[in-house]
Amino acid sequence: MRIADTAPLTVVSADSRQIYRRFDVGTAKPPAADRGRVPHDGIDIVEPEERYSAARWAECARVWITTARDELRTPAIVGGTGFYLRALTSPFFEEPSLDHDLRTRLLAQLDLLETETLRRWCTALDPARASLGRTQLLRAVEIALLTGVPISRLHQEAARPPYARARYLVVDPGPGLSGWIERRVDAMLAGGWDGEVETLIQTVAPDAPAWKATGYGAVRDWVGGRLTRDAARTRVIVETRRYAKRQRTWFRHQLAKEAVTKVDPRAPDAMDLVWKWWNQSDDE
RNA sequence: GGCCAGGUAGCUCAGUUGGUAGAGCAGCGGACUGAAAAUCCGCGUGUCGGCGGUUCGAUUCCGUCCCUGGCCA
Repeated sequence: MRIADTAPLTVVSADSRQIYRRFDVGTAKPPAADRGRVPHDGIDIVEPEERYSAARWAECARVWITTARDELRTPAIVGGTGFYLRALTSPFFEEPSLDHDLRTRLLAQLDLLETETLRRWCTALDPARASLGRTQLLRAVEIALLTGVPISRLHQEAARPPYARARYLVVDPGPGLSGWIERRVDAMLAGGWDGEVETLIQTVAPDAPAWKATGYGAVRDWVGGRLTRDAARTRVIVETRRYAKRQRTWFRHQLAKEAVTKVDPRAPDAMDLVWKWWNQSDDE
């Protein structure tokens, strides 16, 4: 926001939960005041029941970015979904066209299988992917069955050129992270999270993807009387800590080291660092 | 003060017919090219409450002390 005071900016949110409408408090969407002052893209773009994807987001993001540039604004991509950032900077492989109905029917069938069964199938169809998680196994088996080609081969053969070289600013309070998270969760709890969830329970299907946002399950249990407020609070804190840990692992290993600048937001010179980073010629 | 039940990993607990112990959760590390705030994988030495005794050997049996909870005074 302070950068936006000195130069025209468009914020592009790279956040797989802020895309959902009406899930506001627990996803820590930027306050209305900020959104009124600076254009924000990538927030409130789909209904909570909708299944989105990193590739879809990346396509949209490319449009947002060119639009911003046409308006002589600098696009600043902000957010913690590393997978989305990757989909933007190095686009996924070119997916062969697939029969939509066949695909949904197949997925429904595959989803019935136990994870270990899926793993065995994947070992046969595409061994390179067999050690990954259920989501990845489903995708690998689906593509192998539908196209006859293992997805790991498509990754190589149907690869697309990189979209852009990016510089990253990773904001991490280091050992202070735990306290940081606690304060953030308490602020959300004080900010009407329970009221929001109460309304969402009435209006959003219980299995909607948006519910998978960290903490919403626990708050839902609290609102539904299955958990005390305090137990819910602890669970949200733990879940958030675990999520932050996965983010750290991702950023540590999946981003090109030379492109990363780390800042501790608590450091007295944090803002200086941010300025320095920002002014290094913008090719993001 | 008396009786009973406990005191084992950061937490909740299991176990050892005496040969120094193991789960879940937490924590830590890792993977992840169209669900990613998702989905998965790996990592367990801790005076087994303290001190004495019995024993080749005690976390395990005995004594005693301390602590916690319950009941009775």
